[in-house]
Amino acid sequence: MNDKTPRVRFAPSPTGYLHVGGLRTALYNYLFAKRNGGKFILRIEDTDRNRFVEGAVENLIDTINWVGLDYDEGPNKDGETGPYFQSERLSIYKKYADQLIEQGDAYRCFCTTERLSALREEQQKAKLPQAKYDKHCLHLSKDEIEKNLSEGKPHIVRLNVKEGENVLIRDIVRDEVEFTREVIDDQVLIKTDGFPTYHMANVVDDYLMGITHVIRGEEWLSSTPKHILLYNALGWKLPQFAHLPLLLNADRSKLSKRQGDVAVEDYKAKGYLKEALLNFVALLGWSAGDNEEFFTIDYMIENFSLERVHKAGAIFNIEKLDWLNAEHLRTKDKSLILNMLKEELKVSKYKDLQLNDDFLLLIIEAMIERVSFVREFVDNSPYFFERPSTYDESVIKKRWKDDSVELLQKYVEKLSALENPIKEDYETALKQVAEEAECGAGRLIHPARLATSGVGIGPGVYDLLYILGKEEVIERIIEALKVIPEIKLKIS
RNA sequence: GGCCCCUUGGUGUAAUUGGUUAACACAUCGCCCUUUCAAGGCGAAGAGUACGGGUUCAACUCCCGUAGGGGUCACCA
Repeated sequence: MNDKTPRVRFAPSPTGYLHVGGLRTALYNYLFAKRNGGKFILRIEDTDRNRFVEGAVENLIDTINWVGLDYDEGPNKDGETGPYFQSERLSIYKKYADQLIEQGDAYRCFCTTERLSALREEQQKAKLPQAKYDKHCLHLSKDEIEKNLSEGKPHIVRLNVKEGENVLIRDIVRDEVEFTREVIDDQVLIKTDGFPTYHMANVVDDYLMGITHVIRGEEWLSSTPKHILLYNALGWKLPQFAHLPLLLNADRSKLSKRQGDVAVEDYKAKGYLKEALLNFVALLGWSAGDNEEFFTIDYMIENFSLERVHKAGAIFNIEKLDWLNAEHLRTKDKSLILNMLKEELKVSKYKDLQLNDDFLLLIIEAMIERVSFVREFVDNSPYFFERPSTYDESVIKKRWKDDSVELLQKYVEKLSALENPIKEDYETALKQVAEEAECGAGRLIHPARLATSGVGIGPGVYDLLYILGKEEVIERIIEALKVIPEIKLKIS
């Protein structure tokens, strides 16, 4: 382990899905590692067996793979510092806990949860500024401890916070933050079941894995003093800390499930590109300082620095994400979009249609500049894949005139005479009809769109007609001519 | 409540280690364009930097206070 090589880690606990806030933490760690030629490690913090969720780890790893944050060491990628599941490192934590007890920096505590909650209640009633463990078990005699142990009394191990000078956190994002020792509780290090708490496992693993920079969410800032005390007690050099601002709901509370989607997989399912998600989440708390907001992953790697990370929390505002998605979509290769479109179609009601690539490519060509999601190709433009079953009444009201039937009939005649029309032919023919009728092209364009698509919005009409093809266009118009006039009559 | 963090338009970010008419983007609104539009172009409105005091020739940038918001106070991470 070279001192010069930064080593960072993303250490999620497998709760069932990857939170977008976690995604950002992972991304910043990843960017920092890549920018500085370091290693990015994934460690699974599964020390709470009560919260075990079936399939959570797999899901987490799948999601990280999907967004493409390749880790150098972690599950399925052995480095020299594994295992990377904390549940597999129990003996390691025990060893250091024993050492701490030996040194007097930790002690066994046999207090029952009943006594603990009673104590807390008491302290609350007494209006003590803060509830803290009363160090009752620190003063147990050697004999008492031996007796308890031989009786097999369940116990935990606590950190022994002694009096002393203030604990100073040097943080890359927040500079210096100081805590007095009175404020630090005798934190539980090892639980009754022998599993370590976050604080213990985190410090031990970060040290053993050679972590040089601890980059994590701000919610950890107030427990960092405990971690520093642990490093000191074990005689270990402190890593650099960087506490990231939180992601917030629109009301500025911590981003939560209740107010929208927080799982990365939700955004994936909605059709967001990973590039857009990463870009968006990166922007929530960081910028390169050059007013640029469209980021590729390479741009981010090249420009990332923890010094430019913001201090204040950022509201997770979907509108900007949608815009970014559209922007990223447009930089995608057409063949990539074709594949995405095919995937979307597979899970749509059009899955049984035999659609060839050339046809889909034409649709992509016509739509790519005006949508934010590939999904919109399917969801918002069914007319590419099926004949209209209804016609938008508000469009009929506004665009269907007395001469629409006649004009469309003439247009059909003109089209029938054409052989293998190209896009321009649809336009020329339409303009000819308009000219002969001495009216504007719009008089024909709107009814033509309505008749062939059923709606009033979509790609350029000529694109639409060309994509549908001559036979289909004629049949759709003839069908529409039978239906629309009746509707018009009914609604006027 | 204790401790800690934060505070630039509605939102996300800028603002040469004090000197700008406080910039950009999203969203909003308007106009233009293709007689569609969700795209594009142009433009408008929107903050005087939470508030109040200092320091300074000069403060969004430094200091103090106040307010508001947030985080944390578990045998959860």
